[in-house]
Amino acid sequence: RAARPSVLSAVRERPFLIVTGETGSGKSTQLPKYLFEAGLAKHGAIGVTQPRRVATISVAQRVAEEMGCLLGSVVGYQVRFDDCTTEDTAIKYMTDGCLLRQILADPLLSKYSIIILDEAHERSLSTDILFGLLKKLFLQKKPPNRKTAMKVVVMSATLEVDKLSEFFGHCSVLHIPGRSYPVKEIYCNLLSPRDIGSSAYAVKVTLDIHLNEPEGDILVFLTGQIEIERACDLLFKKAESIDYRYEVHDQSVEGLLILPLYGSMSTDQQKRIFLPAPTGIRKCVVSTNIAATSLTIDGVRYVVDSGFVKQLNHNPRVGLDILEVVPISKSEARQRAGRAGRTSSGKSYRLYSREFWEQCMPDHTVPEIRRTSLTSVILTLKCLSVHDVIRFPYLDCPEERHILEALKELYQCNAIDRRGHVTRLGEFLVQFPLPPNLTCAVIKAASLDCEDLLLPIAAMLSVENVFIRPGDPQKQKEAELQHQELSSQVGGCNDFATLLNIFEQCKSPSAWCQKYWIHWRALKSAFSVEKQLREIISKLKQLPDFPKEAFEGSRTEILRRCLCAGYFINVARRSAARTFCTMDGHGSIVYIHPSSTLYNQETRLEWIIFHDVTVTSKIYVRTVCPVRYEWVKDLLPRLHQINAYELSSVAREEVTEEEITKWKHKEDLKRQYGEFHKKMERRNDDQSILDARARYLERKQQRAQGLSGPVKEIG
DNA sequence: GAGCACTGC
Repeated sequence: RAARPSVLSAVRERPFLIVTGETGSGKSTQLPKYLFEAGLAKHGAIGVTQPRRVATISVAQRVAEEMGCLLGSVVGYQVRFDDCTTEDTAIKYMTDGCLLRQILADPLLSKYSIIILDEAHERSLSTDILFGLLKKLFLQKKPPNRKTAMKVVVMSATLEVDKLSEFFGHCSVLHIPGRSYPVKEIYCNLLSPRDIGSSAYAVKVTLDIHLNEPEGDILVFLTGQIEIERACDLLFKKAESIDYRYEVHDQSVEGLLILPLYGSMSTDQQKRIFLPAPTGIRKCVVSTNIAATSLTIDGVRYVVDSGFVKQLNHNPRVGLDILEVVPISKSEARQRAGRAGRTSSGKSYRLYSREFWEQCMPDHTVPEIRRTSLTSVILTLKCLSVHDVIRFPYLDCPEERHILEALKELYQCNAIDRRGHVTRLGEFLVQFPLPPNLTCAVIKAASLDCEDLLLPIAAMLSVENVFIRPGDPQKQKEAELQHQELSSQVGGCNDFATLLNIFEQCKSPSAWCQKYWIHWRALKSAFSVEKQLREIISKLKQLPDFPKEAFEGSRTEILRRCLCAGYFINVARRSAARTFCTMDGHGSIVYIHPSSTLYNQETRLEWIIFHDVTVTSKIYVRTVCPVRYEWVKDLLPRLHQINAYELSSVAREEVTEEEITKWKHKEDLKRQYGEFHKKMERRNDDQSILDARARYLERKQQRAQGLSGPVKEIG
């Protein structure tokens, strides 16, 4: 409240303002209110973005309550599938991805007078793109249909503020002091380097806290479901054997309530962590990173931080995503520690040494824009007339080869032309909340008037895995048999068709889902996605230039041919008994994943297309479908027709055909001399896959050894 | 004969 006058004058004077403050300073709820009360929303709404849906809705609810109005009137929110706003909404909370969609429809954001980007320090992909777009929007002359110039406020935890301020033309920075409590940081003395971040060591430290520290709940951060469940089992066994009459120093703590927490748990199971523990019982939540930002648990006084996280990294050279266990950054460690200081002072136990902190942990997490495939993002930018996608004002530039790869893929699916301009198909593709290649298949189907085949598949592929895999081996077998049954009902040789079959058969959370071991929550969201996709496609089909084709063939053949239209980039040919070689220029050797219905049928196949790749003990392709050579042969040349550098030269600036020819000649020369370098680069990337594989095998071995590692006995 | 951290449109 004290900051109110300075916030108002800063926003009035300059186009950009940065506001920093720890969580709990109330900036998300209070600041938009101040701006509204000061009359700054007269010529357009105040839009506030958040990276997550749940946070968006709950902040909007709180502000509506505080202002004594109905949610959806003056204060409203918009997230995917849920628009709770009216014409009169003056303070509109929304997810950052939602605002990005709105920019596509209205590039000047003429409905808004102020845009507030909240949680900017999280550096979500959408927020990063919005940074650049809003900066560009300001640099343009004030458009005639805007009454006042756009104002932009960026709200962030205290983090890389100088960089952010410089990015927005050295704008002013206001700090709002928070009300969080001090958290003492404790580095653990390790018995051996293998202990760093291990579940076994986390269990030991947790029990030490439980037996020696005054009341207050414990939050343990581990990397994944398996690690969490193993730690919970061991904690339970150890905690059970404690004789509290002799062991506990603080008499008020008599037992330990152990609760696992990770994203794939059902919502009901997740809710348990919010219930307060019975008197005298200490709650201990063992969680993935989900508890670092997405879920807040009150009453935590002790954090146990493994120092690691599972991170999805994209490798553009081989075109693969690899899920890796990596050390967290220092700022992420501070974020985790902060979870102990929300209601009183707390302690954070770090399962690593000071030395590890200083030498192995980076200052900041690499932002998503530098770690992810950029195909959709680049298409969005191109559709917003950002032709030069390399020199777009990024707060952090993506690696050039990530951009090149994205351009190449967009060219391959005919979303952009040889000169890097968006095609009509590209304009269709950008409308969909799906990866462009999958959308190609959907559009192909719609042009044949049989989108009913592809929409459910597209929806199923964009939600979490619908197949349940229970931990118990007996049940696992049972589940596998049922999944096989679902596949053989539609011929047993096409994983995409199996997804369609599931979507069509199940319409309610009946016994059906239980019988077939299908995840109802995932299926339900697939229904919502399908509905949304259907709405988009029916709008597009009304356009006069939407493609129309005719084709005679069986249902399964049409389905497979539509899939080819999108997935010809992911085509592979059998090269040895059980291996396939991709045709995308990387020529990777891949295996069919054992979860596929085509696993063990490799010798009967020659050409296949697949949805995605996972690198674990081998390079596996998942969700597979056999195709005929005739269906892809006309499409294959497109994979090699163009050199990505050619597209990039176009990306840098507008060039003439003549210049392209010149450039191509240079490119030929470069290619001759570059062969050696390319080979080396290739080898390095192969090495990175081998490294990932070695790390995976090592982890697996550690897992197999179970908890035989050095666990110091308690008492 | 297999592993899936977390978001978002």
